[in-house]
Amino acid sequence: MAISPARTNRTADSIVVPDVVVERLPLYVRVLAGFEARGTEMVSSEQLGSQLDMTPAQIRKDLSYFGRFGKQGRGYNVQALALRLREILGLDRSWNACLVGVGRLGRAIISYPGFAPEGFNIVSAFDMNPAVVGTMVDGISVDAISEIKPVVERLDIAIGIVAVPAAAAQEVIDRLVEAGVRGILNYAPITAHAPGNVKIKNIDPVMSLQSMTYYLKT
Amino acid sequence: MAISPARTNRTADSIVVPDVVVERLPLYVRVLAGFEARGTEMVSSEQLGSQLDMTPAQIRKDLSYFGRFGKQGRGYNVQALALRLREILGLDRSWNACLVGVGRLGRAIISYPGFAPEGFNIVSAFDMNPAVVGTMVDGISVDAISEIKPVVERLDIAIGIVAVPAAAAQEVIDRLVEAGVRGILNYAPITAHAPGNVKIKNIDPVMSLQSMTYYLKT
DNA sequence: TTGAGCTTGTGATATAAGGCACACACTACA
DNA sequence: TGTAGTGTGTGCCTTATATCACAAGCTCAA
Repeated sequence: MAISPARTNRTADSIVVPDVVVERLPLYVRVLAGFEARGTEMVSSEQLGSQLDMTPAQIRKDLSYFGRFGKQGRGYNVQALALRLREILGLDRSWNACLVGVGRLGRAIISYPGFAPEGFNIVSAFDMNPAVVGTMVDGISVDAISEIKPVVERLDIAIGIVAVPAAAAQEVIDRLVEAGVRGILNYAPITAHAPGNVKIKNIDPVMSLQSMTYYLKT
Repeated sequence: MAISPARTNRTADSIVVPDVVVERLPLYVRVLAGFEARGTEMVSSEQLGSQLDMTPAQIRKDLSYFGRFGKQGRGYNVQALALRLREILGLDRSWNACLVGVGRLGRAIISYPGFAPEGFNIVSAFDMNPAVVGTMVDGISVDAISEIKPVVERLDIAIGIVAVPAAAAQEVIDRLVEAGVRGILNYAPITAHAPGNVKIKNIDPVMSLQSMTYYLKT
């Protein structure tokens, strides 16, 4: 209400993009990378859709939130679209992240080779356990939790990855937020709270399994 | 179409429960466990909602898909509701799972201590690499991929966990499906395909980060 | 017993997301 | 230059999801 009527939704300006749409963009980037690797020059929404199990219309509509990237009769230029989507997502740069919680899970995250190629660098790690603080894990030195704020500021860390036990997680998140982190990737099984300007994403395999079983019990 | 008109949606029978709702149930189970641990006997949808950052109405409506568990003026009995939800989700039993891909990620999954307490047991592991096949990892013996079918049958495995490189993932999924697995937890960064009767859940931290950055770039 | 105070369960309504279908633009080839 | 073929962008409609708001049920205390 209070907006001028007869809204023609010209692709433009400050029309808010739904979260669901943003969450699909990385999917597009990924399949486009596949086409790129195979040397394909143009793709249609039809082709993208069949790869992704979604309707061509949805892909076209999603893209239309950000501009007009296609050519009638031809489709989309693979390279150009991939490039543009990466820009839109902020993937045309690299991002520094820190890890809190250097237990089994934390170590696995540090040594996971999938982050760096996509521009996500874990540049620092923290833990409560005095036995771990001061050691090196996979080339990264582990600091005390109390060091979060200065380190986050010094290394320009925008993302905090939380891999501590559930009981400690909210406290850690609060510290990360206070330190100036703007996004949090939370592996702890809790409903995390943070101010609206901090984006939280949860990774929770157990919860995935727990909803999956609903469909498995005969 | 073809359904009798004037559908009064009495909570009952075979009204299909939306996926979104099923995916929220584990959340409810989790907070209820929290209240249970603290010895609380009754909770209102209001209280649940404030813990979970959702409206009380949504919680009540979600629950109403499965029955009438609350008492007016009192709320829900914590224990009873938790129990009932676990039954609904099929969490009142344990589930056998197998892991395919015993690399760094796979090992982390095997040794992740969060599955067993929730009734998910990884009882078997597979890998392509002949150097790994035949070894033991965290008490679980690693078999060759070709053994998937007999082992899945013998050990009554309902869930396959996929932790192989993207290039091999679809092939592995096909084998798991053929072996009779009914759900797949996929850690590989691909759009996985499986028949409709097989439930796929994806765990993809990189994709989470890639959509997160959309909100971070100033 | 009655009545005040809560809180559920759920129709009705509002909002959000998805899909259809077609005018229009571009290409290629004669 | 014309025309057949193809595939985008998007208005409009459908379906799905979320919220509102209230009658009805339960509790407790007088």
